[in-house]
Order: sequence, then C-alpha cells, then structure tokens
Amino acid sequence: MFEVKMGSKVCMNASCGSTSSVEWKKGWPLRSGALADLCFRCGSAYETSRFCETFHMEQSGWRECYLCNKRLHCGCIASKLVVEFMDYGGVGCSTCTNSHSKRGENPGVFSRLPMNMQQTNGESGMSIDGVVRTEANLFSQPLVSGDDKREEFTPHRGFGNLMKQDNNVTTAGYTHESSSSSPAQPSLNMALATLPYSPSFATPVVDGNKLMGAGGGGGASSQSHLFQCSASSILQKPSKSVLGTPPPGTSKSAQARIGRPPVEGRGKGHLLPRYWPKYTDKELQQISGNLNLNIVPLFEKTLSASDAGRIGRLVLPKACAEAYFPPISQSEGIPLKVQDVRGKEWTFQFRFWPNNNSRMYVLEGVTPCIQSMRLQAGDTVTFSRVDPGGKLIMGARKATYTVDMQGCGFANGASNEDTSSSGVTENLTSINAPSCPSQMLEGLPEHLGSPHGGNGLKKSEINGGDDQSRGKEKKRTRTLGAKNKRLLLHSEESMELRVTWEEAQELLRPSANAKPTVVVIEEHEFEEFEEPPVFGKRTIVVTSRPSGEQERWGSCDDCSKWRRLPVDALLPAKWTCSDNVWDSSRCSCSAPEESLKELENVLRAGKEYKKKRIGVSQTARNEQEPSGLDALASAAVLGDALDESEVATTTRHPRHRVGCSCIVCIQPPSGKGRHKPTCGCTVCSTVKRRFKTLMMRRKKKQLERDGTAAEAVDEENKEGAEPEKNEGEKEGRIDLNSDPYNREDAEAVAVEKGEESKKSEEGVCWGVSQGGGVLGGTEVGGGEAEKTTSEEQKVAS
DNA sequence: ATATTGCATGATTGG
DNA sequence: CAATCATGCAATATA
Repeated sequence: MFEVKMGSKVCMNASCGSTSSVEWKKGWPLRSGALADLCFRCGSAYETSRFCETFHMEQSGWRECYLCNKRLHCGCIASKLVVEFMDYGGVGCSTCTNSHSKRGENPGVFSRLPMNMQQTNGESGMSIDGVVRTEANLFSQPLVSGDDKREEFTPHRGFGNLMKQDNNVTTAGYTHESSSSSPAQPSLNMALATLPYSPSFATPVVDGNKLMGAGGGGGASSQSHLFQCSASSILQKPSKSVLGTPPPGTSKSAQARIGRPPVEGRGKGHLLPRYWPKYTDKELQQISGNLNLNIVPLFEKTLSASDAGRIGRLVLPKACAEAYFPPISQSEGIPLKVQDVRGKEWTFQFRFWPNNNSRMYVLEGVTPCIQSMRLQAGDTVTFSRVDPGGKLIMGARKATYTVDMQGCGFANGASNEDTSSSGVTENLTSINAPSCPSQMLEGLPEHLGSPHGGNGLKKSEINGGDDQSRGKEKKRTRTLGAKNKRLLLHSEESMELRVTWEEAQELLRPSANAKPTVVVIEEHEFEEFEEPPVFGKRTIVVTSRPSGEQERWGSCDDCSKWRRLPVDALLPAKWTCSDNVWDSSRCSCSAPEESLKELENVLRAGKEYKKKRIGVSQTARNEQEPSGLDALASAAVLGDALDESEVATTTRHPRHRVGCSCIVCIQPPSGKGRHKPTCGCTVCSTVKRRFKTLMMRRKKKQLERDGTAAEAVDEENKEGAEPEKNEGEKEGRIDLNSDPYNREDAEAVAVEKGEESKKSEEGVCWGVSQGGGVLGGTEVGGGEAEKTTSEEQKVAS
C-alpha cells in the first residue's frame, strides 16, 4: 500500500494543487533546474504523456502530430517535451520525430525549437546542433546520398540560427498560440509557428486569438507578415522589393506580387531574385486553403521555350534544385512527386546532366503537367512546400501583365473581399492588353498575354461574360481612363502584340460613326472612343504581287464568296455582297467569285497548314468550311486552339518539309559542325545576304528616326535589296517560319517579300489582319525566330 | 520518320 | 571571367 505523504509539497499541476499524495512524482523541468513536483495522479499522467489530455483537454492549443495524428497540446509546459515543432510549422510527437531522426529518413524536417534544447530523458534524441548539422531533407522520398558537391547543402541553416536566437520568444509564441484546433483547423494557422522570425514577435504580446480567429483572411495577413519578416531576417542584403513590401494588414499586402526570398534554404549563396517566389498572400492562402495545408514558397521559374516544349524537360535553376530538392548523386536522379494546386500528383524525374564541371538540373516528364496547366513559354511555375510533410507543390502563373489571381477563384474558389483594390492590378505595366477580360481555367489563372499567344481569346470567349472578368475589365478601364479604348495598331507594333491581343484587336471595330481621339498612354497610342468598340468581321490581307502590294479580302455572310476589298476596309460584323460598295460588279451574291491564282494558293496553303496544325480533332470543322480562305480565316481565328496542340515548339521545325528554304531551315547548324565564318556555301551566303539586308533596314530605320536624309537611306536599302532580287527569287511565298510577333523577323520577311517570293511555289505571303500588318501565317515560337535572327548575326559576324 | 536522350555549345548574367 | 542555363545536335530508340 502506498503511504500518503503529507508535507510542504504542492502539486504543481495548477488544476490540482494537491498537497498530499501517496507518492510524489517529478514532472517537467523548471527554470531553476529542478523538476516540478506532481502528486501521484498528476505525475502518473505526466509520465505516461497523458497529462494534457487529463488536465488540459478543454484548453486551446491542441494540434495533431503531422505523422501519427496524435493530439498534442502545444504551448503547455507539461507537453513541451513531447512536442516537436518543425522548421516549417506543424508539430510532431517526439515518438514520430525520433523514429524519423533515427532512421535518417527525414532529419531535416525536425529542426527543433529551442524548447528542446533542454535535454530530456533521452527520448527526444538529437540536440539542435545535431539537427542543424544534419543534411536536411524535406522530402518523403528516399534520399540518394549527396555527393561532394552537395556537402554544403544546408538548406535550413537560416532557420536553425534564427530559432536559436529566439528561444524564449518562441516558447512564448506558442503559449499564445491559441489554436482551438479542432482537427479540421486549417493548418494555415501553422504559420504562426514561425512567427518567432517576425520582428513584431519581439513584442511578446501576440494575440494568438486574434490572429487565429481571423480565419482565412487573417491567415493571409499573418502569413504575409510571416514571409516578409522571414525574408528580411534571412536576407543579408534586403532587396528593394522586400523592403518595399507594404506593411501587413493593408489591402495591398494581401495581393501585391512581390518577390520574396524563400524563407529558408538558400543553398549556396543567394537565390537569384528572379527565382524568388512571387506569390501574393492570397495565392498562398488559396493554395493552402485548397489543400488545407501550410504553404512555404520555395522558388519559381519562368518557363523557357525549352521548358514548355514537347521535350518535357524543365531546366531547374541550379541553386534552387540543390537547395530545395533532394540531393542526388547519380545523373539518373530520382523520381520526384509533386502535387499541383488541384491536388493532382505528378511524378517527375529529378536528375542532372554534367555540365562544365557543374550540373544542370532538370525535371523530366513535365509535359503532361505543363499541358494540364496549359502553360506556355513565358508562364511561370512555382514550387512550394507543404507543411507539415514537406510535400512539393507545383503551381503556375500565366504570363500576364495583370498578376491578380484572386479574381480567378483560384482552386478552391476562396472569396476575396477586396479584389477591386488590388494594388497590383492597378499597377499595370503593359498596355498591350487594354481591355481584355481576365480569364481563368480550371481553377488556374489564365494568362492574358503569354509570349506565344494561344488560347486567351478562346477563353475570353468562354468566360468573357463572368462577373470576375467584368470586374477586372472595369479596373483596367479605370486605369486607362474612363473612355473606351482600342489600341492603335501600327503595323510594326502589331507584330509585337501577343497573339491574343492582336486577335482581340483585330476583332474590335469602332462603333458606327465613332470618331476616335488618339491618346498616348505609356508610349502606346490608343484610339479613344466615346462608345465601346464592336466586333467586326475578320478579313484577310494578301500580299499577292511581287511589288508587295496588299489586298484585303472579305467573305460574304450570305454566299460565302470572297470579295476583294480596299486594303484599309473595315467590315462590320455582318457583311454581305450587297454591302460591297467598292466593286459594283460584285455587289451581289449572284456575281461570281473573283478568280485569283494567289487566292487559290492561299487556299491550298491554308488547308495544308490547318491540316498540320489542327489535327484530327478539327477535321469535322474543316469539312464544313466552304473554302480554303475560310480555312485560313478559321485558322487565324482559332489560333488559340492551334496553340494548344503545340506549345512553344523549339525542336527543329517539324512543320517544314525537306528542302524547305525558309529562313529558319537554311540556317547553318549551331554548335558542333557549324559552318565557319569564312564558309561560302549556299546556306551561309544566303544567311549573310539576309543579315546584310536586315542590318541595312535597321540602319535605315535608325536614320529615319534620327531625321536624316531619307534619300541616302533609300539608296542604301536599294543596294541591299537589289542583289537579292537578282538572285532569281520568284513569286510571293508563304513563309511559315516568320514569326509575326517578332519584329526583326517580320522586318526580314517584309524585306524578302519581293525577292523570296519568286522562289516559292506557294505564291502568296498571307496573313490575317485588320490592322494592316503583314502577318505570317503561323505562330512559330518567338524564341525560334529570335534564334534565327541571332544565328544570322552569328554567321555574318 | 519521329521521338527520346544525353551532352555540348554559347549567350547571358552576376560577382 | 566564371557560372548558369537555354537550346541545339547527334546518337539512339521507337513507331
């Protein structure tokens, strides 16, 4: 039997306070170094780790172990030795954390909070230093041991240091963290676990209730705070963007897309700012809300043409790969599971190639994911980590001048109360898109102007009427002024427009009798109308003669016959032969269609092109089309659909046939086996000649700009152009390789119009434009065309 | 014929 | 100037 011991002892369980016990037990360590006295009952509960369950069940602060889901009472002194706080938020019970640490599976996850610096009964295992020195791994995948190059890999050192410094504060923070924490509590709140890194945390009064109770919205705010502060704490050189981050709690802080250095894991040296994750807080909130997890932004990367291409390889910034992805020693790498924001899990091969005594890290097999997200070159993929668990999350952001994802109802459709006051949306930097509604797709924000054009137009047609889009349009209208505007397209400027905008512009017509006022906004000219623009009828511009003279053709809505129009004609949305005021002989549907060889060529080319581009899915539509011109027009109108099937082609011009003499195909090989600068082969001479022409044209433009005598320039131009004409080039051609959105390429095409055309059997340089520009018929990736130009330069030099 | 894979090259960029 | 990275090339695999 136990003897009831009486004495001066008082059970240090505040809810007990017993002064008598059959046996006194020792409890938690006191600051004095002694151990708390507990009565037998309380002490037994403490020994069996049931203290909090027994005495604090009704109190706040309960969390779940991220692994075993055991409930843990955080912030209670009695539980502090059995709770492990992870670097990235979340908690784990000591059992789980120790077992993982001992197995070496996930050591990096458990960089412990200072509360564990106090050595425990041995069960809690590693000291902080031990953890911090451990090569961390954030991932659940088995590790491949790092090689020598990875020895410096200490992604969490920043965290570890900070944790040490904030020892007491940390504890206090958790004490105040009053997660009422039902199991369903969004673990976004876990962000508070890292509040110690916040400067504001120096003020010990942290009203956890307020922060937590704010729910989703408050979470964003607090998270904003978190990331800002983490960033500034870690950054050796605080960036302007970070410094310029508005204070938390403002509406802008929730939405501004400000590059923040990742909160940890800088790897060797600094991560370049272009890889800093630029989430808005609401994006984070939306992602985390969707997944019910805490999101730690790691890095992001703007997709190159190669990344987005069909090759399926996403080049990873080396520093990011080494800092945030598991270390790999074999070139073959490891499978890496990544979850997208919709919860779909993808497995990529994370590997590297030896490269100049270094490594080049790539994710292989990303094509399905990229296509699933409808990403193109210029869009951005983001990588984040989920806490708890360390799972990788891959997000996406379309290349867009507006960076407001909120209105898109991202993923979980979280409502956002202040989308109308997005500081970012107000901060427009591009005017190429004056009035296109924002778009979204399957929960992802839709791009508004990706470099390679694409599906924006279609999406706008689909979603154009939704309230969010209207809201955004409203905002943009406000930005540009109260009146309705249409970007005034000069032919060259139109080349630079992303195809989405270009197409949108082509379709817009001033309303009847509208007299525009031209205004200049950020160096772009806009026609300003009192009335909103209307949709007009698409026409086709054909450069059908060696002189380069253009013709415009439009089709009758009744008989579908094509009628020649003045090049500057603007047709209303509905137009019939009877409206053909320009040709009295063909102002009736009964009049025969004008026969023109070039048009037939266009027709044929359009069919061929479309066949290649559209593929089987479009076959039915092809069959219904009355003519090749329609096909052509459709191809242009449906350019977005075409783009979807080919994203940023970067391989060697699969469209081209053997013997293709276009500017792309004739380029000499780069790299090994390339032609020498002195090479005089046909290919090199042609490229040199074209380059010369291009340079002369540039020079001419420069001179014109400088206001020098135009005559001299013309003389030069003639000198440059004449020899080409003399080389037996033939009728107009369809250059499937010209990038209509690349100014230089467009210039080159323009120069070659009268020369190269003779070579081609196709006969017509065709384009579809209401803006009057000569537009190529395809959307060869801009990068490709740029490459072409640069290749020319290289050879010529 | 086309796609995939591994590597090489060279432009760009940061220190 | 060196590191990084986008992309081209060629060998190989596959359809």
